[in-house]
Amino acid sequence: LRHRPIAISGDGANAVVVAASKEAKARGIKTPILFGEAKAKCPQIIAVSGDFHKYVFVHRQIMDIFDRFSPDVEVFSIDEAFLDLTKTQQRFGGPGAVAEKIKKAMRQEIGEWITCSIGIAPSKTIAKLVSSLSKPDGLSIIESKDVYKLLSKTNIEDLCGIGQRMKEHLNRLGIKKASDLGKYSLLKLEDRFGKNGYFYHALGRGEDVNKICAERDQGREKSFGHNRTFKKSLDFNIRDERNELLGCLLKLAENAAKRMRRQGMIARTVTLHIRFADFSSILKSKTFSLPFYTGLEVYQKALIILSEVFLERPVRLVGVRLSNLKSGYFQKHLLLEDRKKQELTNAFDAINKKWGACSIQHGLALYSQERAYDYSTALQRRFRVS
DNA sequence: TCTGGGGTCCTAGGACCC
DNA sequence: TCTGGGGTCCTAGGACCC
Repeated sequence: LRHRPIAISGDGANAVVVAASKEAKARGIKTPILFGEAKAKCPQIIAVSGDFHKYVFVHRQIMDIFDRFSPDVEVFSIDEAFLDLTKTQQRFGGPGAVAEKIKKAMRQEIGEWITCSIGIAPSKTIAKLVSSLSKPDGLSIIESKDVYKLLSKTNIEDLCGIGQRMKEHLNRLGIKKASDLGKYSLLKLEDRFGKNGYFYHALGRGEDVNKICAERDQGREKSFGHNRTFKKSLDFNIRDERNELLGCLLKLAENAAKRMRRQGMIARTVTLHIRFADFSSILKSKTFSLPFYTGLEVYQKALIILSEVFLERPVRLVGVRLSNLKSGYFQKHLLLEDRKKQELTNAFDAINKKWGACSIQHGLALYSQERAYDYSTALQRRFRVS
């Protein structure tokens, strides 16, 4: 696929291209875009589906390399991190030398194909800004004395933390450049935007509100959720479509609960997300006094919420999220019922781990459209059947 | 200007407690 | 039954990030 126009995307009509190779970008494919539109612009485009497990694998490789250059690494996303070089830069020969060493290590240990953009600055805010300016595979270093000049050339929407809505709000106040934001009255910003006013003010001055925070010091996950957009919106009043929706909901609940259990956590709050065909959406949550951790429990609680939603319009997306988390899945339960439930759940997890995802599942989940796919991949993984 | 899926944080109002 | 002042938790929704 190298040197060809490829898109990370599904191949359905509603699929979204979330990333594109530089050959595709050269033909005018700007993400995000509908795959259909991309195809119209560039008929040779090849859709490739994302492989999240592989991304996580490479993510770990990259973070392992970062750890060698600083004890303070803040993971920002699957492919980004902030490194505090204050303590270690001298040992490696200064910031520029660190950057070159990181790039070299990545090429040698991960592959020649990988590129990385590095920004070095007195703050996270500015480092993030300049690293995005030097894409791909760039390196820029900004010193304190040059920060103001950079901010006066930077549009506010290029700062990490200012989206479309905030851009409009700030523009209405006459704020267009980052330096305008930094010079604006802090009192007025706080009055208008509450707690965030302080954050925006710092942003406009190229300063950080929080220092670099290593992963070990960061809290645990705050929520686990999944959602699914259907190829075609589903009508709750038609039996087959209702079953598909419910089967999908169960599957999402099972997956979210499974991820939560893997972290040894239990939840008290379920949030149900319904998006209708007209794109309007409802988020409804409920908090329960007793925590829970099985997919079936999550599903049943989601159904309680669902029963309070008026489902007259076709449903485009359904989602479920678990929050209000606590550690505690591995604690010993005193009640026999609880112990049995935990043993059953453990057995499910063990079977699915050994034989592949969805080797064992609740009957209702078979209504979900992905059944065929899951079933065949589970078999293939185990028996190499085509 | 309508496109997915994974998240985080903040706000405002209501219910409830002493 | 009404009044004040301090607080917590829950819910719905918005804005933002990759």
